[in-house]
Amino acid sequence: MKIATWNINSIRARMEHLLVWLRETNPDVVLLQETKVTDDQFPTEPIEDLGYNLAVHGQKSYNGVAILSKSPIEDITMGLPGNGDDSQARYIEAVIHNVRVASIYVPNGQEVRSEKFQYKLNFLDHLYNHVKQLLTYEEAFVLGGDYNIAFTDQDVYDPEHRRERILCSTPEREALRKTLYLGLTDGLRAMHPLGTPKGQELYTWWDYRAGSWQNNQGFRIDHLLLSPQAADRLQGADVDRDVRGQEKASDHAPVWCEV
DNA sequence: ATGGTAGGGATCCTA
Repeated sequence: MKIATWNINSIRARMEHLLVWLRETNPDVVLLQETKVTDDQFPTEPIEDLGYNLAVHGQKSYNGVAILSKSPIEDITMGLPGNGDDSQARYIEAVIHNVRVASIYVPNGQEVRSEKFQYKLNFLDHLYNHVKQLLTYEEAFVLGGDYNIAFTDQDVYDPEHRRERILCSTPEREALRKTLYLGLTDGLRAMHPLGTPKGQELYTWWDYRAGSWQNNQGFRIDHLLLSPQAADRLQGADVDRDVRGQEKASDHAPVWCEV
């Protein structure tokens, strides 16, 4: 089962990219973030024509998550449990073929110590509690998404420049590591131990600004986090880096794993 | 410290 996560930065702006990538890479499950569209406006038909079922949780202009799957999608949950009746569409969870999956769009946080940063930490706290609950089921699960956090300095092009700034600060890293250390596996890193050659770093996001892509100034902030039962079956994982180099690309590249 | 780009949709917000 090939499970991919991709922040597409608007489903409507990226529809052709998505369809080409689906045809070329043929994932079984796709976890999308930043669809930026209400559910009634979601362009479902061209995706269904490729044989995918859909579960969408969107809103106008911002955020929005979705699950695409060739197999039936069961037990759909919208919204991060415990996060109240949140107006921000950042979490959708479902069960596919006895594997629980989630598409997660962790708040960016904008600036450390800002109000938005506090919202990010609160979200991560709720995610921690929810993962703790999920682990009690002792099932295979894969939580994919744009976590907006680079776990370590090896996941950042210029860690000194980014020291204690957003995506890299200690409070957000600690908040996400706390969840990881409950017993999850960072799927991509598990398949690519530290020490990748220059130019082949596992970055997943390159800012549109300042020629970040051209200069390979990237970050690894999109992750696939696996439960022990899923990690035991992990066969491979990688970044579809070439996607980022296309015309009118999303600023994120897809990340996938095979379980 | 600033500003660089993109998307949505409204003349600015979010990333």
